[in-house]
Amino acid sequence: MYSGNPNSLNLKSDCEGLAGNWGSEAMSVGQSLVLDSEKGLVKTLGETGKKRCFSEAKTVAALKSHSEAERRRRERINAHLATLRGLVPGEEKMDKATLLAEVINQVKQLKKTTKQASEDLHIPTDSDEVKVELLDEDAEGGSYSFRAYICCHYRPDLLSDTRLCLNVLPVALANIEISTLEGRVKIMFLLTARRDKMNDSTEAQELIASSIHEALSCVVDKASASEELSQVMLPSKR
Amino acid sequence: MYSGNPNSLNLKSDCEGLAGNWGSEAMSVGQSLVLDSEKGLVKTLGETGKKRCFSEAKTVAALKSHSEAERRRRERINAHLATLRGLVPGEEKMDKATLLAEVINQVKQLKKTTKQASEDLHIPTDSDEVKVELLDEDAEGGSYSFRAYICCHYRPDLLSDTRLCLNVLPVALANIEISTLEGRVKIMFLLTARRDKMNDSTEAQELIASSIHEALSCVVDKASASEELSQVMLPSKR
DNA sequence: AATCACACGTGACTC
DNA sequence: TGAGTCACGTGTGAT
Repeated sequence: MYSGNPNSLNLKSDCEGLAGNWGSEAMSVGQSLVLDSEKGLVKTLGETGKKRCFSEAKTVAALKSHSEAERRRRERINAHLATLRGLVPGEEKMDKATLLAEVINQVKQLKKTTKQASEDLHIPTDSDEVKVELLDEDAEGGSYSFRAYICCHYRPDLLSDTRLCLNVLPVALANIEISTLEGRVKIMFLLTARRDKMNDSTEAQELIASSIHEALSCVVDKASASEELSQVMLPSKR
Repeated sequence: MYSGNPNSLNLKSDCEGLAGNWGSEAMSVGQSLVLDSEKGLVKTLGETGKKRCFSEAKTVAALKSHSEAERRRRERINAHLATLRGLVPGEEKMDKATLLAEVINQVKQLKKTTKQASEDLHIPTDSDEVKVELLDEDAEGGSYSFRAYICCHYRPDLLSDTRLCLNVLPVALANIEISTLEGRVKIMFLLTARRDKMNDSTEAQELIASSIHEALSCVVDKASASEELSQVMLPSKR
């Protein structure tokens, strides 16, 4: 806890009012500022010590309200900082700068995650889509992964057609997610490929990605009007 | 741009060193601090003006390095603040406090969204689950929604059983999402109910929610070893 | 002893 | 002009 005395003021108590800009080269006369530790104000005026300082009280009041305003501002900022401390995973004790850096990472990570999740499975769109991307997030182990999805009208042999096409590629199906809405279907595939000396290059990975894209496009382009699944799961209005 | 003179120093140039804590009630002698506007230092010592100030240069250097360190700290913090300004949606010009408040909202919102999305469809878990919740987010129109999901082993008649159960309830199936992994399946339902004088009460909504839960639990509890879908989509290792 | 991090009061600037 | 924001230098406790 800070132990300073918040009621002590550093006062500019000369009679020049607020016009004096000490600290800059404009002040050439022997002005001096006196800091009073207690209740009385000690004045050391440069030359005219006898002049009536009528605006002294005004200056004191202005300075006081100023410092109080600044104090409130700091309190507001620190309150927000404290709230952020509670929102980031780390410990309670954290540098202000480190905390902000942590918040930045958190926001970036969350944004990436939500963006990913929103296109992950969402509802199917009205237009046919095929997308394939290399997942770089877990570039550790002996394999790498692709995330792909297609969006098209549902037809009964869509799934088996898709499997057929993917079987000819050197990838394994790790996970699949299906979402349907009003006769349309969106299927997300998580595909993994073993990393070895033959394919551990950017070119090889991009080749596989484009192969996946081509295979899936092939499936999507085979249009069909069948809506068997949607008939089962999404009957007409009751 | 700040136009103050960064080279002006407020120096405590009496020979008491750094021990004096002016501003607190501990200082009772007539000490005073003098601010020098230019290069020379003006000393107004309380009582011993003749004492040699041998450590003056040291003090100046220490103070200088101190202020420089503080300056670096401020720059670090402000750099992070600037980064955050680029991450929040609002305009570039923003109060420091307002910016932090905005960041807090952003983080909270993103956290809620990702939490929702992660339990939305994710991969199926190893244990059977049934969950139903009332969606309060869009409490506007003439209807309200439930989000429900089940997680269990897949069996061929799981979907039709589920539809059968839900059909007896006064809800419409707005969307369904299915994800499968290794023979297990997770199905998410978005269910809507018309809002009318009969059910526009918390009790009625909770009654519907518990009815949905019971119906889905009934389906999940009907265990089966069949894995037809996973045989189609997730063959054994190639 | 030297460094770090924080809170404070203050001058400049803006509305 | 008065209220608010910012950067700065400084006092102070902790490490």
